[in-house]
Formats: sequence, C-alpha cells, structure tokens
Amino acid sequence: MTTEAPAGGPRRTSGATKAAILDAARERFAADGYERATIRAIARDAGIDPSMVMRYYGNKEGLFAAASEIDLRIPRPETLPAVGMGAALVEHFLDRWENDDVLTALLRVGVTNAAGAERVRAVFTGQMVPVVAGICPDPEDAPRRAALVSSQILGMAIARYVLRFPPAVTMSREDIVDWLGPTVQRYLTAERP
Amino acid sequence: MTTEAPAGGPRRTSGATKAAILDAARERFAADGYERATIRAIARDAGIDPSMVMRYYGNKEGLFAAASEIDLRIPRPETLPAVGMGAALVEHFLDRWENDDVLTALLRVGVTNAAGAERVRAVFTGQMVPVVAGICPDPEDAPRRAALVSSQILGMAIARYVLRFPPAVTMSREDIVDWLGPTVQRYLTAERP
DNA sequence: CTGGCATGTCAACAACTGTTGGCCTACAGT
DNA sequence: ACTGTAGGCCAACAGTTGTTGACATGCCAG
Repeated sequence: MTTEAPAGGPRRTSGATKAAILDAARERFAADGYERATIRAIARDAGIDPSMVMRYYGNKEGLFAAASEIDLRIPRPETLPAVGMGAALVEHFLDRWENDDVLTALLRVGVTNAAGAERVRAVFTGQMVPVVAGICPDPEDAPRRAALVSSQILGMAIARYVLRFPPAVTMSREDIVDWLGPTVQRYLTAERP
Repeated sequence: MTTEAPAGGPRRTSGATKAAILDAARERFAADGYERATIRAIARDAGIDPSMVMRYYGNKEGLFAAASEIDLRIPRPETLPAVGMGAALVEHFLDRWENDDVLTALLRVGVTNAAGAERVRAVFTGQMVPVVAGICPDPEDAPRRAALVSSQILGMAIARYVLRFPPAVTMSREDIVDWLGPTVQRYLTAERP
C-alpha cells in the first residue's frame, strides 16, 4: 500500500517508507518469528531495497524494537462493569489479538529471543500490572494477580492463535468469554486461596 | 556422558552416539529454539562430527522429530483424588516441566515452527484429550475441556519457564497449585457456563 | 591374515543471512 | 540552468547454515 503523497514531496516521503517497512515487518515477524523473518523479505513486501531498512532502523534488532512497540489499550478499571470485569477483559484481549498482528509477533519473538522476552516482560510490567493494581483489593499483591491473569490470557492466545488447537479455534467468542471470564475474575478479586 | 560399552562393541556403539546426539539436541532446542539450535552446535555438544547427525537422523527436521518425542505421563484418572483432580494435574505438570527440557523445547519450537506446532497438536490430541475424556461428565465435550485446561497450563508454563515473568517465577509451587487447581477443576467438571 | 562393515572425520558446496559503501536520480532552492 | 540533498538501487562482502561425498580407521568374521 503506497500511501497518498501530498503534492510537493520528493518521490516518496521518508515517513511513508518507514511506515511501509514497519507494516511489513510486523506482518513478517508475526508470521515467521524473529529468525525466519528476513530483512530481504520484509523489504520486498514493503516494495523497497533491503538497504533502506538499514538506513532507517540501523539493524534488525532496531527494526524489531520499532515494530514491537505495543499498546495493549487495556480499558481503565472505572469504565469496566464492576461485576463482569473478568469477562470484559477477556473480550478486550480477544478483540486485540484478532485485529493486531503485533501481539502475535511479540509473543512469537518473546518465546525464541532473549531480547524479545525482555520486551514482553516490559509490556507486562508497564501495562498489565498497573491496571490490575487498580482493580484488586490488595494492591501490593497486584504483580502476582497480574501474572495469573496473564497466564490464562496468554495461554488461550497461544492455543487459539499460535498453536491452533482445533477445539480452541472452533470455540465461539462467547464460549471463551463464558469460560475464561470467571477465571480471570477470580484471579483479580478473590481472597487468596 | 558416554554410556558404558559392553565389552566387544566397535569404538562406540551406534546407539550410544545416537543417544548422545538426542540429549544434546533436546538441550539446544530447549535453550535456543529451532532455528538457532544449529546442527554444528549440537554435534559439538555430543562430541562428534556434524555429518553423524545427518547419518543417523537424515536431516534437521528428522532430528527434531526424534528429539521431541514426548510422553506427558499424565496419571490415569482412577489414581487421582476425586476431589482435587485439578490441583493434582497442575502439580503433575509443574513437576514435568521442571524435570524435562523437552517440554520447553517442544513449546519453543511449536510457537515458531509450523511442523513444531503440528507436533504439539498431536501431543495434545493424543495424550491430553483422552485423559480429560475419562474425567469430565460429558465425554463428547472432552476436546473443548482439554483445550481449556491446556490453555491454562501452557500459559503458566510460558509465563514461568519461558518468558520468566518475575511474579510467576517467584511464586511458590503451593501458591500456583492453590490458584490454578480450582480453575482446572472447573474446566474439567463444571457444568457448561 | 584378510576382507568387510560400522563408526567416524574432513573438506567442501551452495544457499542464504545481515550489513556496507558506492552510485544514480529526481526534486527544491537559488 | 545549476547544484545540493534526500530517497532509492545495485553489487558485493563476510559469515553461517544445512547438507553431501570422499576418505580414514578400528573391529569382528572368515
């Protein structure tokens, strides 16, 4: 997709090319993982020469860092239905996962690559923990609760979108929400068992 | 580890070498994932020439197939405490994950490699589903329940052993069992929500 | 003693990778 | 018209990878 060039730029504005590279990179990283997503393939998808990738992002690691910037967009606790927060969160993440390649890309790379794992941890600490801290009754326990919630959500994402267990793929959104919702709700708010 | 050679073999029995290769391969696949685990490194670990790997396993895919043969050793339902099956299962998998590199290897490769994913699905279908079918009240729903159970167990394994979320690593075995046990129990036996 | 087979090494191939530097070319400002 | 510069391409490098075939060597059977 070459975006429209507002009259008067050079052949293409550098920003447009950088964006095209990022798009292609996200798709490739999501589909192939870090090692098999080659710079050459990404450049081909973006319709430019591999050396341009280096010009704009320095090296492959830099490209991945840029391509894996991610915002989970977890809704603020106040906007969630008090009683069905678990279900609402599950629903949110199903949406997120189905509409954004970056989540799968980050997960794939996080599992294979040490730097990728560090990045996933940063997202977890920076975005998941704070939200859980705003929900759970004992904020000092938020990290543990966040880890539990994440384990269930990550697990379902892997089963459904990465490993593609047939029953997990076939299951309807509603079924998943109905089954996982209570689990997440319990991890968020239940007394320590 | 060169195993003892019963008097009268050639320099080394082929079985011993094959086993040494498998050990090294499991370790490397677990540590590095499929792409970065090179045949050369595996051969070096096993103390032999890379070409021997090809001789015995044909190619890298064949080596991985052999190295990722896995038995989850899920206990038969009859031997489980009727009331705490969920907790017992969680405990079993924690043990399994901590004592066998192959699980991590299979998971890592399953997430990056299409053939690896197929293999994980086979293990799931062949070993998880039957056990769940022997436990849950409605056997025709076993695949779905098995997927749910797997999602939670896989998710915790990834958070704790692969991504190493600090809270998931710090958590004690007992805490994990206490939190996940009821979840798994519900996935196994609860009425459909 | 001699042959044959199993176990193993060595060196090389062809493909592919990330990365680099030099060159081209169209546009904007003068 | 001229030139500087930003956007882009080309060709090549150096390293690594999976994989292959030719060759060495120890052991047992005859």
